[in-house]
Amino acid sequence: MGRSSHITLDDIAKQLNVSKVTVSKALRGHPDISKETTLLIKKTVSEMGYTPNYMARNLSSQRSNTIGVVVPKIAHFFFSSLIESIYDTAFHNNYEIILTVSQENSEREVKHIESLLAMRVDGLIVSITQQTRDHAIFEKVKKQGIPLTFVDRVLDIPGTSSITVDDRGGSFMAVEHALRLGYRKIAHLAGYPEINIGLRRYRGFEDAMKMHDLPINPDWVIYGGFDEEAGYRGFMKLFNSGNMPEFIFAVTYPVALGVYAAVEESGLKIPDDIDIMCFGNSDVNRFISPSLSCVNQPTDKLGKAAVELTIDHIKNIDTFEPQQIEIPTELILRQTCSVNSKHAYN
Amino acid sequence: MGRSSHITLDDIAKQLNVSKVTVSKALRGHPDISKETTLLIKKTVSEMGYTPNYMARNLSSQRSNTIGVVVPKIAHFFFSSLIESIYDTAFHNNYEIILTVSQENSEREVKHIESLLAMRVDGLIVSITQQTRDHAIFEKVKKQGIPLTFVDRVLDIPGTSSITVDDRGGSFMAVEHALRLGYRKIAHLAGYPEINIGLRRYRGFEDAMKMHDLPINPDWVIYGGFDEEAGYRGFMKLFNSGNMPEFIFAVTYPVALGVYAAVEESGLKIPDDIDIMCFGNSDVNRFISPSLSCVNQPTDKLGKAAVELTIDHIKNIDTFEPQQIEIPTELILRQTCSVNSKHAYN
DNA sequence: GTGAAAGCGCTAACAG
DNA sequence: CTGTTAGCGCTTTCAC
Repeated sequence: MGRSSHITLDDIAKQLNVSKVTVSKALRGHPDISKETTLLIKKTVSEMGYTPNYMARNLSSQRSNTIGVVVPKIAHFFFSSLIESIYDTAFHNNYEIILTVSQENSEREVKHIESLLAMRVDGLIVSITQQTRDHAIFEKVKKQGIPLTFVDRVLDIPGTSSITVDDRGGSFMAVEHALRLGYRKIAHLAGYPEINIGLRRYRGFEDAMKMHDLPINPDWVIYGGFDEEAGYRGFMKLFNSGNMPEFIFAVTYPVALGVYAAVEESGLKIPDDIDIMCFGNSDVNRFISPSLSCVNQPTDKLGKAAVELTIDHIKNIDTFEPQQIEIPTELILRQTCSVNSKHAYN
Repeated sequence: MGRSSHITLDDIAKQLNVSKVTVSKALRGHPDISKETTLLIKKTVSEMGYTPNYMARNLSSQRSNTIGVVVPKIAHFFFSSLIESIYDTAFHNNYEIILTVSQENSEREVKHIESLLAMRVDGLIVSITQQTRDHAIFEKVKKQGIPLTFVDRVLDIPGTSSITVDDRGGSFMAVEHALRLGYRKIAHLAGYPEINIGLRRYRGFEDAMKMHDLPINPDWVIYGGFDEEAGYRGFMKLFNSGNMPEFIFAVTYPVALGVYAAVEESGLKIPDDIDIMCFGNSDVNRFISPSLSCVNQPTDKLGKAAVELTIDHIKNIDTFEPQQIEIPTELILRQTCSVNSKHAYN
């Protein structure tokens, strides 16, 4: 197979007439070894171009200094920012990240988690797919004693931690804002109710409506997914129903983008004919026209919390108490759903 | 440390009164083992919740079935799509991916590659940072005999493969199109010339200008980076110079988005006052207003080619001939730079 | 301060 | 078809 015979600890030990233990210790800065020896060893190591073998190291030490991550998607602003934050935090804590992508496919999710377990990651950070229903794999993770932290799309499993944004509160703020502007006919493109973010964002919508004593029109709560397609179809359904709302609260920004496309096709205008706001910021919300107001999720905090919590769990495996952390959201107001909208304060 | 004592091959071998070799072989579908035994073993394995230890497996077999990937960024449409494609292709070829993110920082890039080498990946796919100048680490990779494939942002290193899009041809097409519409005063926000995509896209721009016997105004070729910030500052520089072009060719879509923001601030209008087109599609190009025409890079083909080429190299380590593959681009025409633009055919 | 011995969990060669 | 014997390259006791 043309195996490239790597340089090993032994090679450099022989070169220096010391034992490989000495080299190993020196490389890890073990206090056993004298300064001069350590220096000499490090010099030789870099001269000979030695690269330690993590496989061997991990096998021997029974730990990997690695956190496995499973996300449903990455070509999506929320997830790519989240992942960037995860990598960043891990990097600063000297942990490696092994990222896998389930592509919203729960079978693939299971396979990836098995791989990660097989790689003997020290901990796991998971954001589940839209179709994940079966908990079995997560029970397996728990049984193997691997710290597990869910992010954003979470499952309620005892012994695991979770980091979520305050979906319900964020939704509430958004719909509240629309109501204060004077809108009464509010529709919600709601994703899927089985997914926790779908349910929780719906609840926030519901809270706001209740607080204003407004009934919820079931025809105006439309499920169908979290992507552009869902937004497009959702709006078309509203449009064709002959009973249009004044305002749409979209469960994600891709759903909102889908609505933009559909509205354009329908010949209507945002925000005059139909106003909109969504949950989730992205790099483009400010560049689309009209610029899109939204509920912002601080992905940097999410990622940081997820990694730090997982590391905490790893390092204090016997005493760690799982935590459910909720990160607050904030409203970002732009051209849609603003005081300049047609219905404002009427 | 509260180590979770995992179940090993031996455990299940003892349970079944066979040797661990038998179990190992059965699990890998080795033809040595009879069907019944294999079935029995697999049953026991899943009953006992055994997860093979890849560390041990890889150490022993001297291969990892893993490809290391280094990208400069992921919260960017081009890279996140590329990565998705890489994961997808690897998945279908039964390879694992270990992704690392250099954050456009070349020191971090080096560290990540060292980690990947230490993990004994079978091959490496790299898209370099904007500041990568030093080749040393890549020479090290070569020296260790690890197949190396560059994607998009490439380095010319003998013995390595590269997958790029036809930057020059794509740029040429874009600028050509603008010229055909009647534009003559063409500016180019050009990224950095040291980065190959910067240089190549500039060349395409140059080709088109030359073909139409138009001189290139050096004041209208502005370097400064590949992000929104660069686009914003680039446009402001043009705007404040008092000598505005009619058309801007932006080296990336974030640069174009930066221009959109700056144009809005300046009080001008796209495409009437200034028209624009960019290299690189994204999920938002069609949703911004006016929708943004661009040169599309087929990220799915890029990722697929990169992975397949790398695997090919891994499997035929002695005979493999490095390849430089160039993937063609296509023009996507939307509202900017269209026949409806002010200058069209005048 | 340094090193010898043992073993992490698995696979590869070879015997039976 | 099944098992025995040797490692893979490193870290971990525990002597010296």
